[in-house]
Amino acid sequence: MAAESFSVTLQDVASAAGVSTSTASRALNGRADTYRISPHTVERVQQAASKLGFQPSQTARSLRLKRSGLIGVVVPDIANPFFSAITRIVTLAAEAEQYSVLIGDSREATEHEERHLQQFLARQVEALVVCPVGIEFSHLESIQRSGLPLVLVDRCPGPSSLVRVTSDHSGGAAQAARLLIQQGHRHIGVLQGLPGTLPNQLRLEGFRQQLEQTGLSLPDEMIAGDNFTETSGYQAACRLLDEQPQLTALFAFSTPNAFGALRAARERNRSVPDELSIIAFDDSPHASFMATPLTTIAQDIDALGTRAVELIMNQLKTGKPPGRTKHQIGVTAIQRASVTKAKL
Amino acid sequence: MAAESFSVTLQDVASAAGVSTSTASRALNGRADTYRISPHTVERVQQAASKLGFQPSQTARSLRLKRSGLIGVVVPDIANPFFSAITRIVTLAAEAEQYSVLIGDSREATEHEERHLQQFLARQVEALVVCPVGIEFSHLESIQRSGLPLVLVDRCPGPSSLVRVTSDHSGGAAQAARLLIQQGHRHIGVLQGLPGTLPNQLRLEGFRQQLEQTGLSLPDEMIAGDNFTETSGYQAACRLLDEQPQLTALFAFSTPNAFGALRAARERNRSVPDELSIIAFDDSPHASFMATPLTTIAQDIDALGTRAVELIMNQLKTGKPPGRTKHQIGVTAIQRASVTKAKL
DNA sequence: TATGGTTGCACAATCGATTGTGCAGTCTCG
DNA sequence: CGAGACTGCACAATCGATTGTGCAACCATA
Repeated sequence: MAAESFSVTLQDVASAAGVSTSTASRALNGRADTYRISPHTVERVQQAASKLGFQPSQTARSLRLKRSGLIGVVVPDIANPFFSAITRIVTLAAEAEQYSVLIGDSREATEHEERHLQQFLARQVEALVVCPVGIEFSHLESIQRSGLPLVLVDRCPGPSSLVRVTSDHSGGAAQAARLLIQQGHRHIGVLQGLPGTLPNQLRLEGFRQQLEQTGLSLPDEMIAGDNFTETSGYQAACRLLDEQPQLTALFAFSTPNAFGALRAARERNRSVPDELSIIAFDDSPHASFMATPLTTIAQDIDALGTRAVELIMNQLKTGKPPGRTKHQIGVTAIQRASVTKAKL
Repeated sequence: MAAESFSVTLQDVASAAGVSTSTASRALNGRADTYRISPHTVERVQQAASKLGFQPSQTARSLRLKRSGLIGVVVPDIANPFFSAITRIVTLAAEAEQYSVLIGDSREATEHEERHLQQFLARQVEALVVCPVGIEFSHLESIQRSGLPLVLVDRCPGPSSLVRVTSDHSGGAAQAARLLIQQGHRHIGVLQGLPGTLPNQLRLEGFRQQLEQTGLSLPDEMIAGDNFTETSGYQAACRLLDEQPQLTALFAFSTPNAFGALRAARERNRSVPDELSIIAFDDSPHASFMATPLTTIAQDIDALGTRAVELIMNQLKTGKPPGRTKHQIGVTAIQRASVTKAKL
């Protein structure tokens, strides 16, 4: 029958139990033995506490203990299923360890990302999980140098001392290339995402290398698109379809990009996959219910999130940064219907 | 050139500037005028602060000011697009007003919901936005009574003094009924969500009433399902399709439910919509790319989130609870391909 | 009975920032 | 020249919890 837990202080509990705040504190924190508080007193204090509905002020505890019990999470867009899945994994793990989670949405802008991180630092977060916007990393490096546990997920720099978890973008792109080549495709267009980012670059390189190993090439005019959205995918696909008549397949760097391509193809009466094969990086739970179920290169979001959580929790427990900084998670090709043999 | 912002205290700044902490505090908080700090001193303090990279401890400020600058958000599942969309709207608005956001995932369990709320209260949050699990509300009522700004979204109790924002579930279900009836359907099954919750109940009632107004009825054996998941939708659809041969249409209470139904139908070679019409409550961005684009009753997530934010921010600014407690947002039917004329 | 060891708890400092009040020094004016 | 007003800042209390240390009261032992 907790009364208002609002503004019931340790002092109130102590008075109610007829003891000092120090005794009350120790009684409630299981320090009775080490500080020789009698069982009888402990009992009285606990009763008083529960009668008054005492909730210790985390604010005061944080100040005194220098432990905020807070973990910060910053992502470019919470509403994006990829990031909300990562967020969820981190959140559930944090809760299991009695941490609370601060969330920040950077709206794909490094500037906001930095602002959130500053805020979180001022709030004394004990660890940070960041899905960076992916252009600039210096602010993250200075945070890691300060000793605060920090793990990056997804769009990370290549060589770096930053602790980071990413999918095998290059390998995944190579898989996509092999899949298309096996089906006889020779003229393949790429619907890329945000050009400056590493995942984009790695996918591009992995794809190109695989093509070149097979004696094919990826000319610049076969690459279009400027970010991971449906709109970008649509516009890029329009350009490619209109300007490259010999094109028989598209590799979209995100499922939204692929949706855009689907729309563009539909408008042009190019049937998928009969006249145009499409493969997409990233999977979507809906991919299998689509008109032509998408063949995809799926990131293992669960593994990404779980690894990030492990790295963070380990640092939190041992106080030491992990030995390895770069953690790569494999991707898997999911063959559905959007890729078939090229018509010659 | 900020040095480690870690553990640079006001004290350090004050010493560096050769003043007391009180003066430093006032200089940095724009209280120079009211407390007669000379411009020269203010200048020195500010320089010292920026040279040291001073970041005031939010923890200490919170304790002293009794203003945590924190808003708590609790949802049943962050990875669910509906909730992540709401979360995003709230988060962006909070950031705009200089608040930070604590997020909690209740995993569809009132017990966890309560635990998070307790945690958040202990952290002195200044406001709460909760998408409740929807079975129990007493803990929420006691929070509202304590005067803390609280807004519920989605699964709310019917009559209640709780401030809440919900879609017009009953009206939406009635729309669904009219749509199906217009197409000649007479034997319609319902794939319901979590039975105890109000949205579920309201949809059921709205649907039933509309049927009855048309002289039809909704017998219990035409209702199946026990929550909003794909699995529940699948199993419920299996039962209905197997046991009710005269069935020509299904009303799914969620898009995952509808996906389950689609799977069940495919397994049974019942083509959608030719042999089975399906309409779903809730829309999905992917609905239009599906094999048979889903006809849906779409909630206006944006409006729900925005209204919630308005209500919270208003309470935060005026200190007064809103005049109206029940806020209802309209829904819109989106006709695509999954509903057609019933074959008699 | 004096000494020393326990037992059981209270006092007060502390975390870092904010704020009411007090106190020198300077200025003003009759 | 002295009283009062002003200027410019420091002192110390405060928010609520934790913790090192001190100190009575009690017990046992010689």
